[in-house]
Amino acid sequence: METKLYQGDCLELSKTIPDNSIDLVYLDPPFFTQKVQKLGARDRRKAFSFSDVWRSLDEYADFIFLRLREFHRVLAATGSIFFHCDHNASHVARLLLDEVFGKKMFRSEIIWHYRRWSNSQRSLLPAHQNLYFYSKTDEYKFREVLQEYSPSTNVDQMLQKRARDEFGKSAYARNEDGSLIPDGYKKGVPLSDVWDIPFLNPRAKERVGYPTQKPVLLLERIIEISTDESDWVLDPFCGSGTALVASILLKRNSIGIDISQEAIEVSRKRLVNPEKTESYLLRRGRDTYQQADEDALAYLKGLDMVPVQRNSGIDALLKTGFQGGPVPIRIQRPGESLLDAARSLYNAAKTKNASVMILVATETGAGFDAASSIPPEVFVIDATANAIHRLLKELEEEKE
Amino acid sequence: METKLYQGDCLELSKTIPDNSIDLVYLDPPFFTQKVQKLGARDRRKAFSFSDVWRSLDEYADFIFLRLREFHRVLAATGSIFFHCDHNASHVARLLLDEVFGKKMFRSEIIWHYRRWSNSQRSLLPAHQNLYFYSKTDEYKFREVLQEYSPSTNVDQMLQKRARDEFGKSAYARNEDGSLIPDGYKKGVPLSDVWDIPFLNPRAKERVGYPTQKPVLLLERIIEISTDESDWVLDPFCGSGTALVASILLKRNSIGIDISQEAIEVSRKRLVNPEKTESYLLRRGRDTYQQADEDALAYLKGLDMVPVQRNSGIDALLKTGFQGGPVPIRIQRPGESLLDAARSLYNAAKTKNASVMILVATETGAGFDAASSIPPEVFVIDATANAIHRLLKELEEEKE
DNA sequence: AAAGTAAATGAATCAGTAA
DNA sequence: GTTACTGATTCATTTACTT
Repeated sequence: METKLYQGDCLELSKTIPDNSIDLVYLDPPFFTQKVQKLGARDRRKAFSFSDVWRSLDEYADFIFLRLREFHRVLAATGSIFFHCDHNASHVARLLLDEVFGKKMFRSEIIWHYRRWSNSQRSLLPAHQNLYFYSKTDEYKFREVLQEYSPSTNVDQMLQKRARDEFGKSAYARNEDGSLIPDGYKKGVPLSDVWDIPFLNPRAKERVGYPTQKPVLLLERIIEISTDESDWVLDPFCGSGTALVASILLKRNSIGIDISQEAIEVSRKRLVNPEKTESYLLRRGRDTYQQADEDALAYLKGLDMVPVQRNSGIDALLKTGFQGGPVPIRIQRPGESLLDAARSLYNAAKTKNASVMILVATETGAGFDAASSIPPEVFVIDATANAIHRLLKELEEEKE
Repeated sequence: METKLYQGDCLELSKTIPDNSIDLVYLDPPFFTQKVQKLGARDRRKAFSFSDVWRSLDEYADFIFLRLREFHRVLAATGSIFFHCDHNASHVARLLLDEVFGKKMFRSEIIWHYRRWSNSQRSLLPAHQNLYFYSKTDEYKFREVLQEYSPSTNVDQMLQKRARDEFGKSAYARNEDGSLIPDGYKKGVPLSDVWDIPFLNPRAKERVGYPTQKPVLLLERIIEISTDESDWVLDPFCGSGTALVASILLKRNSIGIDISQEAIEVSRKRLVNPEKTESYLLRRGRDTYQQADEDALAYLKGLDMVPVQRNSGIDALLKTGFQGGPVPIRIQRPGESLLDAARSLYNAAKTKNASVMILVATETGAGFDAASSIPPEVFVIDATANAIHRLLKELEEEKE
């Protein structure tokens, strides 16, 4: 396996790469932020024409266009290109790719979706970037990647064969007597074009101090669907070298180019020991954080609260707070004693400056008898069902 | 509230709309594709095709450009436009919007993400569409919508204030004694630009046989973030009228235009009873299947009861009964007064030999003040949320 | 009791935004 | 520009649970 690194302009350097020798080009050029000139007021009445816009698209388009032509040349007939950009450049990227590769070679617009911080209140929180996937010809490589079925999928859907009905519509295949024809278990659903991959966190070890660094997992997925082992990957704006790391991990050859000497040095250091951070979130999935179980929260229907996931003692916080402090809420678990629940709540909330903590009692029986040893900050509230039982019990006793 | 429907070319018809009179334009023009759209499952024999007029990109761009200028004119200074398209037209849409509204008026690229079935093996499964959100000026309306915190967010993040330490670094704010300074009120996080909304289930009631029909929830979200009540919404390619339905549900005025007589008729029928059929997925999340009309019964979580289906006064019966008679239960409905709810329960249950009837109070506010006129058989129980509010109110008063 | 593991949670950072 | 504020994530540390 080879990994080559060059410092310089990728336009010049890619000219030294032979025709049809590369299987995948991944490019993540600097984001486009320049202004595009508008048509003058006198042109307003004119019909819109692309040539006008084209002319007004400045050096950025030019810059990319020249390089795309080289990348097209070096790609093998079975090769693909993935163009990474954000909303500033996405339309420019599309136009240029259509121009150089051809409209019909468009394969997918991939949305890389992540969650991120920000206090934006006058706009939606940006939480995605775009990748355009084009192939050089119709003979492009595409390695099938399957994902798990969605949890709401019907078992029949996974098991049954399809056929066409008399109008050409797809339907479950049936025998003459109308019974369904089962099929073997299918392996999963095809990978969708929206990829939920966590943004590389500022604290991640994987970070090498390069601000635009991409997660290795994103690059691995791109390489997996479009290449085979020992194929050649080219990243002409390689930055901190994530594509090269992913290539090494997946046993692909790779060429990285960057204009910045610093980027090359960062990459070179990183390639000595190519690593992928196996963060908890990536390894185990988002669901593992979901510990505030739906079941418990259901008791709080109609309450204006925020569920709390990462704390074993607190299930939710009241949105309004109380006298400047938060109001933590806990639901008694099945089988858990009221006293245990109260202690667990108290311990989790005591450092949070809460003057009122609320415990919702869900278990009938024992009830408030243990009340004496419950900390004074903890107020016990009956769940509706419990309140009903208590009422009936009281009525019963009254009668006696 | 007004809802107007016109059949004709939106270019001509929008010329009759006064300047600055519209608050939101939502447009979902026929997708730019060579394929002819076919009618859905409802009636396969009837051919339903958008006139496949656009033979070249320029022609399509011209068509849209002329209309966008009109939409820009009719928009108020605080108004916004949402342009719905898929990957075939997204770059064209961006260029035209940049041209007509200005590059700086770009607000967001919204990704509508959905899951659906396909057997595509040579490509990624298309699972999103794009919406471009532009405003007419910088004074655009934007109504804050909040979502829940990500599961990986910890309580301290939600609760604690920040400050700068002596080196100017951000840190949690502390008192002199080292204790943390809390911040009780937290509302949630800003809405992101990737919206996970299920594709309209082919079986949903909402479906009226129009191939490109959008979920009402998608349109509701667009209308909510960009308009206030009684604002004007314009949908110049209204199709089956989803934007109009959402406008009615959210108490906005609206104008729908479509070139097809059939679309206008479909819309007109639909507007008679604008109904929102929420899919299973939306109501309860992806992993739970839930019976219909569970909304009220959710308050009774943990109670051993039988739901009552065909009785407007009684929601459930306690399985155990009380002193030989049944125990009917009713949940107070949103907006319903406690007294009304009590009467409705009493009337429904008086012939059922019940000595105890239970009314669950879900609305905060008025409370038990009307208790005097409630029949003695009816016992009012606070829903958990209500009990919590009552407790906090009492604590507040104690302190005074 | 001591040691080793797993889980809980506190601290820190930012191709974030807003005024 | 400059400064203040945000929350998703992950690292580091503490606490809790096993042997």
